[in-house]
Amino acid sequence: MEEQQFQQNRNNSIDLEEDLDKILQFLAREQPLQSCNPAMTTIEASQHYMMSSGCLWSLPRDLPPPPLFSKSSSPALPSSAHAVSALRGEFLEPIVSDLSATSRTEDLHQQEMYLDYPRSTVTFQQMLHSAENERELLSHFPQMEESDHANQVEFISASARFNSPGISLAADLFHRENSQNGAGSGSLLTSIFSEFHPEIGSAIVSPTTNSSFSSSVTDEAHVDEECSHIMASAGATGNTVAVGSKRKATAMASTEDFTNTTNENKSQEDLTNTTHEKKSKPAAKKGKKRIREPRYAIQTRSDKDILEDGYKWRKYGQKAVKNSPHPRSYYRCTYAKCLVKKMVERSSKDPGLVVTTYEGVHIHPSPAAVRNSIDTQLISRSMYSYFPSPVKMFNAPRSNLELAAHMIKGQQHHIPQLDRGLLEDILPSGIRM
DNA sequence: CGTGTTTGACCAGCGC
DNA sequence: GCGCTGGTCAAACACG
Repeated sequence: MEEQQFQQNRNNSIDLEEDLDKILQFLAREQPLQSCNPAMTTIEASQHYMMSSGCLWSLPRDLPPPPLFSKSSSPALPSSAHAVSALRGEFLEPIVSDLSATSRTEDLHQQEMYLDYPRSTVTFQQMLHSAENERELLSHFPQMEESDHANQVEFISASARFNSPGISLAADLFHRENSQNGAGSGSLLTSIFSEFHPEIGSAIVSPTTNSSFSSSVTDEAHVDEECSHIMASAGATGNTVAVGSKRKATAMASTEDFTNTTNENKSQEDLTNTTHEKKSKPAAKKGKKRIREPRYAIQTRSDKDILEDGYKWRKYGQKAVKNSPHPRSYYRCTYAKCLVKKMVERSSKDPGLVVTTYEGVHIHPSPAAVRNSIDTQLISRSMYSYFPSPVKMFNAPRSNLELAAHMIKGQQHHIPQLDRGLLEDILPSGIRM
């Protein structure tokens, strides 16, 4: 029974083992990624590609994010969106259930980007029995095959509303599309490793950059007011929500701080400052204007206040939030010298929503990722081992999307074994058949 | 005893 | 300058 469904699902999805290379080439051609974190494990990398190529979270360090998921933008990359949905269907949907998120992110250029990211509530089980829903869904989007990106946005959104997996449908679309296009020439992996590991990557594929970013993304995309409010308050003492030219100016400083000196310098500073004399801080610190790390919020629906995101946190404060019955909790990463912080609070308007605001960049892989990497290495030739076995490079930038992936991954308790027993591993015991 | 949480005090930034 | 507010500190406490 399970084996049957497993096969059925496989048939309805991209076979990553066979197709991933093609997919990545496809994505590289369509939407080259400018950043990738070499500290990622293979799993993280997979999710990175999956999510970033969906342009939901991709925040390249050196380039503004492409204007995807903005209805005002010219139709762009519908095919990669399909491909990504396919990947997402393969990687995430079986794992994630009942997770909806309206996500707001900011790139290092401080251009705000609001993303309506209604994670579908599709479970793996539902995905297996969704043909009817898909047909119904399709009937509402007769133009889906016209490569209209706005349609894709609507489609995914509607997928959630219909409680139907547009994901596997998108996989089919991608299959058709990809079979027509054939494999591309650029390898995303090659370019990535050329950048971070020249000894691995050979020829650098110079991808064309998408420079058509429009700052009007915010206006067009759906903005969750609550999240916006929280982010605004979160950045009240920093620059993160500044608008206009001032934002531009401060963005550069922020970027520099972020990429170069942040962690070590600040940790030293913190160590010396916090040992004694809380009341009279050293003049050096007093005179310095605090530079905030970039922040970004992830909004999820959950009963639990604390969502597992793969890292260990220590709570260091809690404050009552103005006009909200729910307090805000402050957490700090417990890893030595890692200065990443996060704030967690519930939406005042919708108590079911948990808004987690992250600040900073981890200087270490997540404990969960380390654990997973052990499993990863054991799964030869599985889709998780497509990428070279976990490559670590500390201090590499960690993307926002990766944290989102972590958060989503947190819904699973352990790494699924792909080679066999997929269902047993990825389905919560409650919905197994 | 080590680790993590609670909680009141304190500080810095901002707006008026 | 002053008050408000978000953010942080660190002693006290809880827990395994």
